[in-house]
Amino acid sequence: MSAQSDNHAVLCEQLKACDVRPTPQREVVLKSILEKRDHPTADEVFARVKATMPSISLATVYNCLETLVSCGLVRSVNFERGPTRYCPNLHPHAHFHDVASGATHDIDLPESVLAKIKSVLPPGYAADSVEIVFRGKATPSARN
Amino acid sequence: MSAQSDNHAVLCEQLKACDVRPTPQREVVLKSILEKRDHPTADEVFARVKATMPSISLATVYNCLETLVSCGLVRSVNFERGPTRYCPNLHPHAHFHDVASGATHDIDLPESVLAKIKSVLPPGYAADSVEIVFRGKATPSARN
DNA sequence: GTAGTAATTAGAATTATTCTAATTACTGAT
DNA sequence: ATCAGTAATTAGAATAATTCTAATTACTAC
Repeated sequence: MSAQSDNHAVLCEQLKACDVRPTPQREVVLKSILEKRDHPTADEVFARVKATMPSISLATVYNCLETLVSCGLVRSVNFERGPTRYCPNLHPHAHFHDVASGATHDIDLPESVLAKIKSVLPPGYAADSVEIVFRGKATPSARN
Repeated sequence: MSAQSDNHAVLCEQLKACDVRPTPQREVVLKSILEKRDHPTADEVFARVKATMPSISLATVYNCLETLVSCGLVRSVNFERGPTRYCPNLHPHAHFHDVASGATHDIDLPESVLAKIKSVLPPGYAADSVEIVFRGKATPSARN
């Protein structure tokens, strides 16, 4: 339990800083994502969160996730048509989707590469975001 | 109607070259994608194809699209959790998703940029494919 | 021409997500 | 503190895209 994710006051501050009312549900959903550095689906978040808040509903989990994504505290990622996954890593990064294990790895994106990627856009195209997804196989030693 | 997409024999050859039986349904589905250089959904392909083959079923359209994608004659693209779209452009390219209009534009990817992108992968990561999706707004003049 | 396999089909089933309408919990003004 | 108004939560129904199922039809090779 890092001070970052386990502390009630810190989570509240993060939410308030985004102009979001710090409800217990939002806190516990945010905490469940920040504390594990993986890429859970809404269902997985629901399962985790029920451990500490058994009364929470799936609809609320969806609502909280949507709120957290739109205020920028978590990111969402999609692989093909699979269920949306949620990502605590806010630094610019790509995703590597291991088809063998189903696991998702964050791949750091240096500023220079990001700049090179954006340079492919012809004039008239204004991008708010870029999503880069690799698909392939990672050796077991390549852990994240 | 280009010779590429409108010719029965050419379509057959493309399918046979992939070890896929050239059925009338597969031909007409492939043709409907090749002839328009856009990014239709399965439903849109279904609608187009019914014009020339009213008896075709949606399940068959899905089956044909799956076959065509897995033999590499068309590509599939996804934007968030939206319906899968199909793309006739087989050259390496990124996609620009215009949030205002919903339109999708192909963005050519020079080999040098592709190489730079792949260079971010640490050892142990073997990527079969990379998907690059920009989200933003394109000026009306930026036509594809 | 027939047996065996592959493709197509209609409709049911599934999955992830969103919507609806009701309840509960806050907030700010008094 | 009290109350009105708004925001958040909830359970369950509804939706959308896709996949599955089981039956039929069409090929292919002998």
